[in-house]
Amino acid sequence: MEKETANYSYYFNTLKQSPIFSKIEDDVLHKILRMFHSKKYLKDNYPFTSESTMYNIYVIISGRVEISVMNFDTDREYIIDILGPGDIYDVICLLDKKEHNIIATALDDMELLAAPIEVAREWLYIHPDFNKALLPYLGKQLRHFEESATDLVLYDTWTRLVKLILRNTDNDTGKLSLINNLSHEQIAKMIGSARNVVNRHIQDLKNSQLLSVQRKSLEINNIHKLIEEFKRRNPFLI
Amino acid sequence: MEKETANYSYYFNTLKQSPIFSKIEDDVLHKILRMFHSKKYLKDNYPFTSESTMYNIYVIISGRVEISVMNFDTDREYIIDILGPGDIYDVICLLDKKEHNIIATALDDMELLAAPIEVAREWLYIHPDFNKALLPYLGKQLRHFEESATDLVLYDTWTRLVKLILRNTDNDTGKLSLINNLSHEQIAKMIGSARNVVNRHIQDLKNSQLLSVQRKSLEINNIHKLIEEFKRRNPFLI
DNA sequence: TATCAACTACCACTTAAGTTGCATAACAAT
DNA sequence: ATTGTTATGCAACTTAAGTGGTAGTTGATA
Repeated sequence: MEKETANYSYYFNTLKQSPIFSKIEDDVLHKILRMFHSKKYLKDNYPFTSESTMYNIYVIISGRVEISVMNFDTDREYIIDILGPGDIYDVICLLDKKEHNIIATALDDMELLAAPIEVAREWLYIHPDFNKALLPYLGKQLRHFEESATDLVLYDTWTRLVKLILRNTDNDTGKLSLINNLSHEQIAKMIGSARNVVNRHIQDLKNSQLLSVQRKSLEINNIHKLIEEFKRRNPFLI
Repeated sequence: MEKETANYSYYFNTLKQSPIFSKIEDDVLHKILRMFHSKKYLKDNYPFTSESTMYNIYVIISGRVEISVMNFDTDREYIIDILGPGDIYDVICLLDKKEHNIIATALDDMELLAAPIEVAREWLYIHPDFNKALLPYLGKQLRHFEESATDLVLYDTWTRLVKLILRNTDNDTGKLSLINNLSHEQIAKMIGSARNVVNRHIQDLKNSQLLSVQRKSLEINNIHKLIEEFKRRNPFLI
């Protein structure tokens, strides 16, 4: 991307807000940004695929992407992650050269940056800043997937649902962040459950006045009471 | 560790076999190895803990460790990984400084090397070889945990069990490698199921002459027939 | 070689959670 | 406004898989 491009400074500033790029020196970040070009996708489109992530790395500027995997025998789907502004994809393909079987769907209209993955692999060695910034992100991803697997084995659907809600509640605003504007079906696919089960639990939470429910949106009424109920069900879980 | 230590060259050669350390130049590897000291643990002991992995990094020389997480409300346990010679622990704690709640149990008598984790963090920057070698290992870990979570959501217990068996069958010898000498209970905890369920499936596989079963050991009779049965149950899964 | 603990096989039983179906409600598009 | 589409609520039903118990085996160890 040329520095003269209309949105260049917009992209630059967005990256400066991102946890991955924020700590990179400006001159290095300029070098990195110059290798990207921008793309736009409308909601419900597929901004990248199992194939494209073999050859390109993407940085999300605005909007969210749902990353999911399918079992085509049972039509079951599992949403493994929802990425938002500042996130990189696919970090796994950056580290090795195998295919990664996923389906990426835009949850909103979105804008992203793409660069050849081979170029990004070089950054790891020629820009120590980039390398240094990426490592904690890898740690975060590792913890995320380990926790997902752990939760599926150790906790029931109610607990997984409430964990999801609590984890995505913005401490400042009290609103749900990344998982807002999702249907019960999508929420079910995130916690490895079924639409109906999620609906049952949400009704229960509504009836106990812990949640306010509107179409495609949840709001916690009283976070302390919700946590209390959570602890009542899982006393040993901190 | 001093170069003159009795087992120094044994450790050095073991590291040279490991996927992580094998591609590191000898002189760098010597520098790294000098920061380690060796420890021995008997089967069923705890070679490291949630606390100790905050301050030390470990490399396994011989024997296996089972890494698990507990739900103390239900007494359910999930074995998230089994590590063997050449593996590093804890890679997550190397990348960030949060605690990692796990229980590590020696499955065999074992020998390992320990070094201060802060020192290992420096290697990432002062030894590009180490950094370069670690990245694919992180990719492997990421894929491992993502696959674990995915399998739990998308596939039933039979499929998860057979995937575990197939994944751990040595292509050369046809024998099970890391998961050998485990009880049904441990196998159940690895696939997020119950001892009884695993037993049922193993009996079925034995009765269809796909497996030979002995106390704490499984052997595949005919891998082609097993894969055939696997495909019959999961036609779309490659 | 006797004792004990751990592992395995095989029951019968329970249940959380998945499945199906449909009616109503909300929203989106024209 | 009308129509079509998607989301939600709710109830009846099914089932995979978990629970609990017991008896028999095996292997370790005293």
